[in-house]
Amino acid sequence: MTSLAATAALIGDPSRAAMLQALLPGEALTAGELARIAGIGAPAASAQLKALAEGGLVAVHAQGRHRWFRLGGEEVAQAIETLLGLAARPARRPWPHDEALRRGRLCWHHVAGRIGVGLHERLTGQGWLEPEGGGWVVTPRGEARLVALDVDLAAARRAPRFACDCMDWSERRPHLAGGLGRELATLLLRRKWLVRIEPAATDTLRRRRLHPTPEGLRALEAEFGLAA
Amino acid sequence: MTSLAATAALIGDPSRAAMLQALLPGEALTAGELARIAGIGAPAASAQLKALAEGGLVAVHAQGRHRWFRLGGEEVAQAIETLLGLAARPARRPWPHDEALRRGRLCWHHVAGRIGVGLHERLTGQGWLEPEGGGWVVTPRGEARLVALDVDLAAARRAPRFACDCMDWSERRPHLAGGLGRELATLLLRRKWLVRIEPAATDTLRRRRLHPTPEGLRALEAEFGLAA
DNA sequence: GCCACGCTTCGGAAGCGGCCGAAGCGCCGA
DNA sequence: TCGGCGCTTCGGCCGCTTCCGAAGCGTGGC
Repeated sequence: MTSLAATAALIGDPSRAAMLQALLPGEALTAGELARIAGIGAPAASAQLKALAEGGLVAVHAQGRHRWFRLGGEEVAQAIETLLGLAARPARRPWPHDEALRRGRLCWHHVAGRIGVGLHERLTGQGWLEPEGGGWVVTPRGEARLVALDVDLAAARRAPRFACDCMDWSERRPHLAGGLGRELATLLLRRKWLVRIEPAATDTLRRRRLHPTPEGLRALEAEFGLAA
Repeated sequence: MTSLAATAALIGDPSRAAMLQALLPGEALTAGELARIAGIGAPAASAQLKALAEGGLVAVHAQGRHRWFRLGGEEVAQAIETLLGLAARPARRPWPHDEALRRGRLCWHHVAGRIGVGLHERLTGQGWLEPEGGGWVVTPRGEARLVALDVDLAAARRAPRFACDCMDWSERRPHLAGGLGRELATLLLRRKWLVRIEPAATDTLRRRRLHPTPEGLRALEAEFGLAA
């Protein structure tokens, strides 16, 4: 009953790893052959093979003056295969995000995720906002709609930046940031069109998701033309 | 594209292994939590986590002054699970032998495996041999049968030991050794009741198996009462 | 009975890797 | 704006592991 670290360390040495890979097809090899494969001398190979045998990674059978080594079983081959798969992956992986987190979350007080980029797209595409100086300003039509929704535009204008883009790391498109983004998020949460979901037990990152309520889905479609 | 050894070595350190096991459920933990779990200081933990991240075994996400770490994906968890399974096994495993090798093989010129111990059982159980001085001698009835089979008893008697037991390492019961054992094997091969099978490509240990021919199966049953 | 061969054990040297303490950087709250 | 906090980098020490050469042991062949 050895530990995870001890077992992995057995595979983690270049010489031993070369031996194990040579044994992966299932055939037995002698200590001398394995030494040659690993590129080390007979004494070193003997010590390494002893360690592998004590760890159960290889099985040994003495026959005359030869000692035959083979993998310690199906599970050993499987473990090595799995590790080879890991080793072959591109090293750097993007932070994996679960589906609920992709749908909606808070990003520095504004709505991010699919809902956030959807809002951004509708607000700009329907002429509520127009670009100016790297950010956005509200059009007369947009102001009327936002005021009707009870968005506190005065509070939004007191922020350092009124409205600007924030690249969404899960959608790779921008969502709305700045004071307007914060006020929009505040509104959606106050009206309970979106609710915070506590991280579940099966959860990964301890971030709350933003989940649309049934009423919220209807409202988002009615007010912004945002499809579910 | 790192190597098998490098990947395994990442898991092979006790501190890193403790961190990975803590991350196994899938939840994200901060660098500080992982340091406490691994029982090391913050600097050491930082270095270890950096190595794990560069190897793709964990993913990192900075949030405020915390850094959240989680496993680098499904495959990583799978690899660790597999290694844990390996680690939980009893360390020493017996040399695994394939079925064909268990059935029949040559052991120092005599027949070993299930066929060998079966022969031993029939020869002694049917009164062809009787014990004497730690070995076996032929009974009159046995001698008649063996001579009828064309076994060269004179040659068998010229051997240092006429008939004795040899513990069979796959069956854990004795098969027949000594001069009689050798002569019996010679007979069975000469009559092609058993044939040598060359090791196949999928083979493990490079030993030839002994395989009964259809005719051999009938003869072994008829002459010795040996069931297939 | 001797030598050749395969493998192991022993002893010593070198290198790698992990750990800590001190210092530095960035984020957060007052 | 300042201090606390989490985390990182740097420098240095220590221990473990790996390797080789020399010698020893058992097997197999002459």
